[in-house]
Amino acid sequence: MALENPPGSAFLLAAVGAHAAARFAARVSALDLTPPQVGLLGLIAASPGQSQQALAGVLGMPPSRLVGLVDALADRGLVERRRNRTDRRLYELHITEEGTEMLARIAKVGREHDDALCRSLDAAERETLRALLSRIAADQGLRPGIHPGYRSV
Amino acid sequence: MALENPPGSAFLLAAVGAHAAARFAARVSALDLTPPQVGLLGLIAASPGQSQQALAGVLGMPPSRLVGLVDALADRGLVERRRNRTDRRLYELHITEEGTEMLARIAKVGREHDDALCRSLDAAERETLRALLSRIAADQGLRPGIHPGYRSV
DNA sequence: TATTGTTATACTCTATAACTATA
DNA sequence: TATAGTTATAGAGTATAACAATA
Repeated sequence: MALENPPGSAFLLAAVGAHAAARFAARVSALDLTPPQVGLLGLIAASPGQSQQALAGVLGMPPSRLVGLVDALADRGLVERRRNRTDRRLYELHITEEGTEMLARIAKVGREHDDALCRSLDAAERETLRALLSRIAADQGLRPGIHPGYRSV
Repeated sequence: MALENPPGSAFLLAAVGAHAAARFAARVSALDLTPPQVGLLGLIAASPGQSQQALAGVLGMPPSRLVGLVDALADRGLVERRRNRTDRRLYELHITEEGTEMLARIAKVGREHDDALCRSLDAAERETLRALLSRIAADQGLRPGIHPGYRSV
């Protein structure tokens, strides 16, 4: 650090991004959730019925890692594993009613997090920031709503 | 992920920031360095003669973790441990000539990284992004040039 | 007794690869 | 034999606490 004067956007992005991630992790830990669990829950809600292999592919993580995440969510009744009738090797993952309620709580936490992080910007500036970041994300091949930190493949 | 439509700035920040960090790590690994080592090297160059305890304090990491980082840099001749004359418990850390050369290479890699990441933005947009991020960083108590990801204290 | 630096230990997270059950 | 899911194992990274040298 203290490598440049002024620092390039990339270092600032990494620093502020890490700070944002840490603060979000602290907030969702109050719901007894980790950020990867939150991401997975949202993904299952957005596209229900997918197999674990399919989800692992989308998230770019090994299927073996997904098992533990699904276990944690299923143990708490937030998601459900349903055996596929025609191919009993597959599970279909679905969000439960409790999972949907939890997602609403998460959304609220997310908005509070967003407000706290961006409190020094007015509405127009936040929109400008969002637009610039979206442009970079699209250009860099990041898929909307998918956190690249879970990607190992 | 896929929790909101459109996503708030905070999620985008975390996602783009993680991507930026991963890409930077890949670039400096070509110099056989890790991002924490790079950060420490820059810090030693910026304020030479500090003790390991002092540096650990600035970075917010336990002194025991700093030992390994300094070892790695010292083994490669990039920094030097000099015993303090009057208090032989302390080391004074200094960057070497080779360390300074390495820092120049790192700066070049950093500029390339910055350009690659922000290639979808024009000069004015990059400056806007930098300004908005700097504002957030200052408001959130992030110290310039210090990556909060190394902080555990 | 207090402090600097170091080492030892343990814990968390994750990937790789072996295993099972179904197909 | 191939695939979905699971478990076992091992490795990286890191914090905590014990330790040696110096004050």
